[in-house]
Amino acid sequence: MVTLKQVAAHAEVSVQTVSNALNAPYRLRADTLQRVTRSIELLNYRPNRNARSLRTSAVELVGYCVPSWPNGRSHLVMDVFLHALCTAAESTGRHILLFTAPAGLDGMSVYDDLHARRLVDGFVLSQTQTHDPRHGWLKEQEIPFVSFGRVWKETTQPGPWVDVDGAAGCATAVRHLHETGRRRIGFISWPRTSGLAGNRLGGWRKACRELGLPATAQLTVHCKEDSIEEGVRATARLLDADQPVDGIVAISDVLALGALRELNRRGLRPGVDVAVTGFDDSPLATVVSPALTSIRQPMDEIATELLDLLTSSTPAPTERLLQPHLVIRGSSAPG
Amino acid sequence: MVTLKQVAAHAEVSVQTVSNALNAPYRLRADTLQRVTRSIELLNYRPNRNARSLRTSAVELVGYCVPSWPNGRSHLVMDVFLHALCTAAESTGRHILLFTAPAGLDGMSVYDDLHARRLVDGFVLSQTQTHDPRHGWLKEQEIPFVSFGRVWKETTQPGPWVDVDGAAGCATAVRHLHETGRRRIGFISWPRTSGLAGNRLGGWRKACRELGLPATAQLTVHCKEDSIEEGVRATARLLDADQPVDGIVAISDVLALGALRELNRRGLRPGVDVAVTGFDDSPLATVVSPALTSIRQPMDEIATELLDLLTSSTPAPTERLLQPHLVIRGSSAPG
DNA sequence: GCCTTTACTTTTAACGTTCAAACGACCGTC
DNA sequence: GACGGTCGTTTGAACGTTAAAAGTAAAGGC
Repeated sequence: MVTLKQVAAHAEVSVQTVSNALNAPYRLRADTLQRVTRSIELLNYRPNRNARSLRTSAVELVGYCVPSWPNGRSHLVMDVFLHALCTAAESTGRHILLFTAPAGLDGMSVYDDLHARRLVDGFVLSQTQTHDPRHGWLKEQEIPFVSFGRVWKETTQPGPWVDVDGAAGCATAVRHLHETGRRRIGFISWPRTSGLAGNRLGGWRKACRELGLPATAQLTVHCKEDSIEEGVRATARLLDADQPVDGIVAISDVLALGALRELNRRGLRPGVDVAVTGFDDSPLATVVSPALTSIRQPMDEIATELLDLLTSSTPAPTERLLQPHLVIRGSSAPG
Repeated sequence: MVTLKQVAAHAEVSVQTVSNALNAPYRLRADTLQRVTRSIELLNYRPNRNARSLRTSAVELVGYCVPSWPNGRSHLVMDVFLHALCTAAESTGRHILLFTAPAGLDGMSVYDDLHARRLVDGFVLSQTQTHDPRHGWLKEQEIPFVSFGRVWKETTQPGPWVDVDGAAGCATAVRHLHETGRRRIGFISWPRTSGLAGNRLGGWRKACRELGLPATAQLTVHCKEDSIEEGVRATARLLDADQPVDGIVAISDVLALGALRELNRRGLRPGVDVAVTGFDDSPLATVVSPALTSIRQPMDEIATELLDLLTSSTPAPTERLLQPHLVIRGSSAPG
C-alpha cells in the first residue's frame, strides 16, 4: 500500500506538502502542486481513511438502523430510500453504515457504542414513532443525529428533522378526487394514537371542508394495523354507510390495496365507481390493475436534506418540511 | 473520550496491559484482569476503532453496493436481505457499509477505492449477472469478496459464492402442483440469455420429466422483462395453446402476478382452475387474493454463509448451495 | 540596508491503538 | 548458586495521517 511518505519521497517534498496537496492545495506553489499531483497519480496513492480519522476524529460515516418490522411486514420503499441516502452521502464524501438495534430505548446502547467507538459520526433516524424516545436520548448524549419524521405529540422537537407534509399530500389527493367529480370522500387511517395518522387525517379534513365536502367521523375509519384485511374491512364500512363514499383516500398503499380488493369483490370498478388513492407510491401501486394513484415522498430531496442537516451547524434552520406529490393512475382516473 | 491511557492510569497498570485485558485476557493474572475490567467499566471505556484499524489494518467493515434497477423497478426483498446481512455481520463484530456504483466494469473503480482507502475489508456482491465482470476483476486485484449468486456461463467460478438452488426450488414447485392434481404445468421465464433462468427452467423440466409430465418448448415462455404485463402476455399464450395448462410456475413473483391477473380476466379461478407459483416470496405474494404460493430464499442462512466465506481462508469449501423452500398459499391450494 | 510581511515548505508532535521485544520475578534443576 | 524456563507485565516503536509551529526565502516598505 502506497503511503504519503512514499509519495513525498517520489515528489521530493515533505510528507506534509503531499497532505496539503490533497487537503489545502491553495497553499502550494503551482509547480509543486503539479509535481506532487503527478506523483500521486503515478503511484496511485489513496489516503488511508483510518489514519485520517484517527487524527481528525471524523469518520465520515453515518449510521442508519435497518428497520425490522413486526410479523414479517416489510419496508416497501426501503431500497429507494437507501439508494437516495447513499447517493446523498457520497456527494459529500460520506457513506452509510448499517446496523440493527432493538426498538425504543433498549436499542440506545447500540447507538451509543457505535458513536463512542468512533464507527460513525452521527445517525439518520427513520421509522420515527409517536413519542419516539431515541431523539431525546441522543440529544442528551450530544450524539449528532437527524430524523426523518417529526416526533409527534411532543411539545418541542428534540433535534433537527426532515419530514414530508403528509397533510398537504392528503389534501392534494382530496382535491384531485374532487376535481374528478367525487363528492363523498372517506379516509382510511391508522390508530388514533398515531401522530402521523393525525397529521394526514387533518389534511383530508381541511381539504374536504374547504371544498364544501363532508368530513364527518363516519367518513373516517381507524384500522388496527397496516394490512390488506384491515383495508378491506374499513372499505366495507365506508360502502355500507347510509350514504356510501365515492372516493377513498387511504393512509397507505397496503390499506388502499385492501380498498381495491373490496371494491372488486362487490363488482364496483376502481377509478370509475369509486376512486382510491394510497400513500408512498410503493411497488404495490403498480402491480394492481387499475394501478393505484398514490402520494410519493421525494426521497432524493429527503436524503439530501437529512445529510445536510446532520452536518450543518445550528444557525441554519433545522426543520424542513417537504412536499410530496401525487402520482395519478387508474384507480382514481381511468383511461 | 476515555482512552487506554486513562484506563491504565486508573487501574495502575501499563497501557498494553489494558489492551491485553480486552484482546488477550488469558495473559493477565486473574486479579489484574479483574482490576482492569473494573476500571474499564467504571470509566465506560470504549476502544477507538480507527486507532485499532490503523494498527491492525482491518476495519471489520463489509461493503455492499446498493442495487439500483433500471426504470424504477425495485428490489422487493432488499430489506429482508439487508437485515439478515447486518445481523450476520454483527454476530462477528462487523458491520455493513453501503455504497453506490455504476453497473459492470465501470463501477470497479469505486470498489477499488473503498478497499484502497481502507474503508472496507471486502465486499458482498449481489444481483450477480450472467458473465458478471466484477468477480473476475476483484479476484485479479486480490480484493476479498464473496458473491450471492453464481456467475453463470463461466467455466470456473472466480471466487467464493453462496447461492440458492433455483432448480431444486422450481422442481419442488412442480412436484407440489403435481401432488395437487395438475398435469400440464407451464413455465414462465426470463430471456434465454439469463443463466439464472436457465438453471430454474432446468429444474422445472427435470421435475416434469421425472413425473411423466410434458416439458415441451410450448410450455415455456421467455419474457423480455420482469413485469406484470409480460406475465399477462405469457399466461395468455399458455392458456391459448392447443392444450392449455392447468398449472404455472413463474420465475418471479411479478410474472406470477401477471399470471393471476390474466386468469382473473378470463374468469379462471387461481388455485382452483389453474395453480400458480412465484419466486422470492416478496411482499407482493401476500397482497393478492388468493395469496401467491412462492419459493422463498433462506435469507438468514444466505447472509451467514456469505459473511462466513468472506473471512474463512481457502481450505474450507468456498461454494455453498442452499435449499429454498416453498411457501404454499391459495394460488396453488385453495382453502 | 534593515525590518516586516507574505508565500511556501518543513519539522515536530500528536491521534489511540497493537506488535514485538525486553524485563523482572519466581520457580525448579543440577 | 548459577542457569534456564515460565508467567505476567512494561517499554519502545510503529501504523498513516494532520494540526500547529517553526523555518526559509523572496518581496515590500521606509
